[in-house]
Amino acid sequence: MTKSPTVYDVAAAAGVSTATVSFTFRNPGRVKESTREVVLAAARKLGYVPNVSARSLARGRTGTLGLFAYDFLWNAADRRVPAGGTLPESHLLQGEPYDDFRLFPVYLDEVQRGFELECWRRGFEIILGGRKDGLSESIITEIAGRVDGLAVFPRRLPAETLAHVARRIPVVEFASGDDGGDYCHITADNASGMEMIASHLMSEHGLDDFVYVSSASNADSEERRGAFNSVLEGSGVKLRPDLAYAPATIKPELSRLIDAGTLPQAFVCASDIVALEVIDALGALGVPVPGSVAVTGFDGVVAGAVSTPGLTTVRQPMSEIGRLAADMLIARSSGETSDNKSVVLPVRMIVRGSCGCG
Amino acid sequence: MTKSPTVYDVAAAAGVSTATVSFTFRNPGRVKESTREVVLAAARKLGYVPNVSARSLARGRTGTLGLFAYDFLWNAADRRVPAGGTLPESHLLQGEPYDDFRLFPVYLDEVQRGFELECWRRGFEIILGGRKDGLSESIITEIAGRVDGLAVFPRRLPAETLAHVARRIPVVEFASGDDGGDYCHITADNASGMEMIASHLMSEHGLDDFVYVSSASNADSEERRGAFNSVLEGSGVKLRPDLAYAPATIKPELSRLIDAGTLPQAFVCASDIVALEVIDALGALGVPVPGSVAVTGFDGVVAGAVSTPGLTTVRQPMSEIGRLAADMLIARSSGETSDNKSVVLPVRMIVRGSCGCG
DNA sequence: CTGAAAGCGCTAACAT
DNA sequence: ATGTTAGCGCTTTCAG
Repeated sequence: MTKSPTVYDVAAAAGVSTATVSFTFRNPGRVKESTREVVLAAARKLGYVPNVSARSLARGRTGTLGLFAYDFLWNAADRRVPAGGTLPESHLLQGEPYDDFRLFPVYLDEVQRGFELECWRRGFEIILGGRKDGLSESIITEIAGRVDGLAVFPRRLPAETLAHVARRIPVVEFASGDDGGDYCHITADNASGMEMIASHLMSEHGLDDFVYVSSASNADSEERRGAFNSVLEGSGVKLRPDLAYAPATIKPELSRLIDAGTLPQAFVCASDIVALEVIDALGALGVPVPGSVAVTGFDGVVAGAVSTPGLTTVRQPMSEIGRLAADMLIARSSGETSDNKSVVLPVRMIVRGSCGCG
Repeated sequence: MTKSPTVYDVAAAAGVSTATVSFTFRNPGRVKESTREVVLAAARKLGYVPNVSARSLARGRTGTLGLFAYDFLWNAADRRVPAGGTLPESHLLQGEPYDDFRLFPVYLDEVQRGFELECWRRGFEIILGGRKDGLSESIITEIAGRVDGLAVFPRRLPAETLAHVARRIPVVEFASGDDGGDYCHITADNASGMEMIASHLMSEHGLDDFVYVSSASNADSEERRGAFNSVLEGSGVKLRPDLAYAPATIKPELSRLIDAGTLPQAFVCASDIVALEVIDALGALGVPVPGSVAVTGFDGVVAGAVSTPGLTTVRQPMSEIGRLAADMLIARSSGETSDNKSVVLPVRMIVRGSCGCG
C-alpha cells in the first residue's frame, strides 16, 4: 500500500528488461525457462501485482464485461453501516432484505447468474453496475469506458444513452425489438408463451373470461399482452380492460371488481411476481385461488414453485439468456460480426395448481 | 467500435486543450460555464466515452472494489443439496441451475448483496471474481491490479496469496481470526450463537445428548464447535464424537448411528445447509424431525425459513457483513487507518420447529 | 480560467 | 531470446 512495485522494479530486480517481465506473464513461451523463473521469483519477492488499468490501456481491451442491473432492494440502501465496531441492536431486529424469500431469486438474478458463469468460463471479469442516481451519466462515464461489452436490463436507460455507448462497445439489451438502436436484443418468446397459457386456460379449463394484469409497463409486458389479446380475438372471446396497477394498489383494484361482481374467471398476469401479488391480495379479500378464480404468471421464478398454490406459468430460459448475452458480447468485442442482432429464446409452460389443475 | 474519440478529439472539436476537457468532467467548477457547454456538446456529438483504464492509471485508483466469491453452481457436480422438503416433485424443473430453490439465496448471496448496495451507495463499482481454476494466480494477475480493495470468502485462497495481495490493497476476509495476515476479518459472533442454541436445547427442551455435525471444515465451523463444546463441558454434559461428513455420505453416517442405537437427542449442525441435509437424510431413514430427534442449524438462510419443519437456527447479519466489508475497504483504500481489523457482528436466534418448539 | 507537458504502468512492434 | 522504445488516454501540477 506504499508504492507498489512495477514492471520496472521487477525488471531491475531480475536483471532483465521490462519487455521480458511482460512476456513472462503474458506470453510465457517467449522467454527461456531459466529467465522466467528468475522473473517470477523477483515478482514474488517484491509482491508484484500487475496494474490492470495500465494493461488495459496498452492493449486496448479490458477483459471485462459489464452488467447493468437494477436492484429492487434499493430502498434498503439508505441504511447506514456504522464505520467499524458492532452493529446497533436496531439493525438486527428490523427485517433484512431477505426476510421475504420471494424476493430472490427473481428473473434478474437468474439471468445474472448465467452471465457470470459464461464470463468466468471464458476468462472474463464482470463489472456490476447498479448505481441509483444519475444512471445515464454514470453508465457512460463510469462503466462503458472500462468494459469490452455491456449487457443491460430494460427500462434502465434512455435509448439515447444506449446508442451513445453502443458507438464504442457492443451492447445487448434484455428486451425484444431491434428497431433503430445499434445494439443487440435477447428475449424470451413471449408470444408463444402467452399462447400456451391462453390455450391451456381455454381448452383445458373451458374458461372464456379473462383480465390481464400488469404492474410496470415494459416491452415484454406489452408483447405478452398483445399475444394474449390476439389469441382471444382469434377465438372470439371478448376482451376486457386490462388491470394495470401501481405498487400497493392491487388490493383496492381487485376489491372494486369483487364489489362490482365482475371478477373474471382468470387473471392472466404479466409476470410471476404480479401473479403472486394478485394471489395474495385475492386471498386477503376472501377469494380462494384456484377455487374461485384462476391465476397464471410468466417467468418461472423460484417463488412460483414454492408458493401455495404452485404457480402455473411459462418459464424463460433465464440463465441461457444471460449466457448468450455474454457470448454475443465477447464475440462482437473481438471483431466477429454476426448478423443475428436479435435473438428470441424458446419458453416452456409449467402447469401447477394456480390455474385449477392438479 | 471503430476508433473511439479521446480527450484529444473532443479538445480539438471544442477548440480547447485536453486539460479543459478533463476538467469539464472531473472538476466542472474549474471551467467557465460557456466553455463547459462547448466541451459537452463536442463530447456528445463525437460520442465520447472516457477511457476508465487511462483514468485509473493516471489517478492511481480505480473506484472499484473486488468481491471474490465462489459459485455454488461451480461445485454442483460434486456437491448436491437435497431437493426434498416441501417442494413437490412436480415443481422441479430440469436443466436449470435454480431447480433446487434451496440453493438460493445462501449465506454468500446475502453477503454479496450487502456488499453491492454499499458499494453503489458510495459510488464504487464492483468487480466480481469467481473463476474456478487457477484461482490464486488469477486473483493476483486479473483482479487485484484493478481494484482499490478486495473482499474474499474464506477457504478460497491460500493465505500466502492473500498476503501477497494485501501488500498492495486492503483485503478483508469473511472469516474470524486476525492472526498473522495483514488483512481484515469480519465474522458473526459464532460463540454467542452457539451458546444460545445450546442453552435453548438444554433449558427449554431438557436435552443432554448431542452430536455436532459439520461438512467442510473451516474456521467458522471450528469456532462454532468449540463454543458448543464449551457450553456442554460447563454444564457437565458428556461430549460425543462429532460427525464430519463428506458430501453425499451423510446418509450412511446416520444409518450407522441408527443401527447402533446411538442416535442422539439432537443434531447440532454447523450450518443451515448441513442441517437441511441432515433432516432430509433422517427423513429418508424413517426418523422424523423433530419427532424423534431435534436438529438445529446456523446462518439463517432463506431455505431454513421455507422448509418443513422450519429450521431453528441463528441468523447472521449477512447483508450487514457485506456492507461493513465495503465500508472498511473504502476507508482503508483512501488512507484511513483504523485499528479494528477484526470485527465480530452480533447474531440472533430464530426458533422454529426443528428443535421441537411449536 | 486555460494550456503545456510530464507522467501513470504496461504492451508490442521492431531491433539486436 | 531479450532489449529499446513509442505509445495507450487521461490527470494534474505548473505556467501563463
